[in-house]
Amino acid sequence: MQNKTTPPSSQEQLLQRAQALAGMTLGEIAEESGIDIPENLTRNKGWIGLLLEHVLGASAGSRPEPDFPHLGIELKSLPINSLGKPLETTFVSVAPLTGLVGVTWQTSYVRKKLAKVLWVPVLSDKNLALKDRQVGTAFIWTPSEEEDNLLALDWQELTDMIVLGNVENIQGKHGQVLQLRPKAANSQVKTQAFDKNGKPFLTLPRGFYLKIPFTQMLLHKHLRID
DNA sequence: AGCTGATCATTG
DNA sequence: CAATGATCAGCT
Repeated sequence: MQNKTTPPSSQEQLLQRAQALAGMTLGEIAEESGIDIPENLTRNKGWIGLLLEHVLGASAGSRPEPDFPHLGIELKSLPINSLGKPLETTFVSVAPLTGLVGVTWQTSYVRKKLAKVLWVPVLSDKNLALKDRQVGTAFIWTPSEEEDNLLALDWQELTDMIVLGNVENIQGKHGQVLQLRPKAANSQVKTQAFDKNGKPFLTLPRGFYLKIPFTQMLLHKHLRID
């Protein structure tokens, strides 16, 4: 009842494994893996991601490194509706609010995270029971020059605001493809940042998220969904 | 406290 | 009905 998959030895093998899941329901996948499936995601928001990590042989744990370190590939599940539209923004990484001197887009954590991603779409219409949700066709993505430029632009804008002490003025609307939003256990959690005068203060931790139109574009490009 | 995995749920 | 602020679970 615990057949943790061995790590994939190559990108090709990983992609094959992921694409072999296409058409399967989460119930079927969980059953084959001997994993209990929750009624819903309300108290298990990351469950689908963890299930996919398990069956694809990702290294477990919450270490700050790619899911497949030897391949340099990050795994992201992507909830979509029946029209192929993402239902949620995609969390990328926690946003550093301090220690940003000298950090550039080229060396940023966001860029590193998104350098190579295995996207696994999951048909997740709200009226579909969790066990009946169906995995779509996975694909591996590396940002094109154009996509990299879009991300760089937003990252720079948001990072500039953080550096200038304007983190609390950042809205979700900032950025075309990337946004900064709270990322914490609850609204009481605080982390240190710097205000406009360079004085430290405590604020809600933030994370970078990919906006829906961006991930939707990726789906269309790679799967030719319409 | 801060990272991993994200979606929930209320608001505009 | 999309946007965005709030939240849940597990591990280090």
